[in-house]
Amino acid sequence: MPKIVNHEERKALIAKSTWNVIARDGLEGASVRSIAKEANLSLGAVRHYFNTQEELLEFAMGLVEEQVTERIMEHTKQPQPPKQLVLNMLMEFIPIGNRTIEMQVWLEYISYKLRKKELREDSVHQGMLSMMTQLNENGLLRKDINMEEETIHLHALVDGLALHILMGLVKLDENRIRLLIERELDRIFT
Amino acid sequence: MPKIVNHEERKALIAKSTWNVIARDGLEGASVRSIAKEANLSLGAVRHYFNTQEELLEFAMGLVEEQVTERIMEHTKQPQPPKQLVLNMLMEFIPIGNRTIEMQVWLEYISYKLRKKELREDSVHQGMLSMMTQLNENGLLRKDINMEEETIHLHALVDGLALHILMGLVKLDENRIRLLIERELDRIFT
DNA sequence: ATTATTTTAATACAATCGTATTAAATAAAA
DNA sequence: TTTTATTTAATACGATTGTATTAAAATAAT
Repeated sequence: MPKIVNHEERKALIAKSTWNVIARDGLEGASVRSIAKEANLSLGAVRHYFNTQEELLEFAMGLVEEQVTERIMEHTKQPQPPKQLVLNMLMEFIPIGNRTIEMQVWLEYISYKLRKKELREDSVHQGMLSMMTQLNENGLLRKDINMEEETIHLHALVDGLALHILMGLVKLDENRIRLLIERELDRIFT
Repeated sequence: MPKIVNHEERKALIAKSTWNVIARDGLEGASVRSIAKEANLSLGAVRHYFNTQEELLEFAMGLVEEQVTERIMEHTKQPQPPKQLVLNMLMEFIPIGNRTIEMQVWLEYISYKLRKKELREDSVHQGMLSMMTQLNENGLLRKDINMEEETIHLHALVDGLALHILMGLVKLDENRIRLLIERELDRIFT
């Protein structure tokens, strides 16, 4: 008999307001009050959905990983040559347009989990490993390469590129970045 | 006629205490009070050397870049084959041992400057560019490579590796990391 | 229309924050 | 020893913080 409010949607809305606050004022500026203001909600309203600030921040930051993963998986629904598929998936890491805020929050997330010492696993890296394994099992990769090394190499390159683009060091347009990564894929694909 | 206290040394000591606080509690935990406590100084003492919290934080975070640059330049004093020199310099980016804290602070620094929109230049990347140019002028690089692309590629790889090592995703020991980067250098050296 | 339950709003509280002020302590120079 | 500039310590102020409490408002089911 309550006022009908979709719980999950509302939580996501608050989370995305949290992203904006974090991107603007950092984690130290992400007070419950400032987040409520950004979301156009009262302090009590926000607290109704999240019992503590920590719970809110972890939900908001965790949602980034979830959203990125989901977006990457979308590509598998569209039939395309394996190399193009991989390339399209990897391009999802590159912060362009809206995704800039996403990566800013992700950076804060890394720092946050690092000092909480809760950073031993990473679903994205796991996904990268299983993707490479699958490519290998399908005979799409060269036989003379060290799988572990190449996975590390590829992931490092993509994340490093993403970081430098975010920092504004690299001014290449989307297409040249694509070529840069494709060249790396050519090194390991048959 | 004052009590003799080396101003620069004292500021550096406070800065390094700031690093510890940032690595432990993040930028949001880096209050003037907590920094003073970490440095075994009074609140007033810290404020004597830094007029505002912002000034202190920027000094502390900026010192990281300074220190890394200095350490990298040390290698040029020791005569060694060009490729080995470059490799040794690049390895200074990899967070091993004490350098973990350094990179944690650097990450916060990136986020900080990013939201202050003061991140258009980076002395490290500039150094990378000039290093590559110099190698090329000495005829040590292959003629058929795109200099700009290779510089971006190499820097992204090293920083990506550094980030993933910090995150605990990559468990390779120092030697294997060295080999990974060396292999990349072999691709562009004559 | 009444009831039941969720959501919002208002207010309060103790703790901590950055900053400012002022006096005390310190130690080199006179 | 006295003088003097530097450094430290103590304290205070207003603002903001996370959290808690409580009552009001809103609305779907009865």
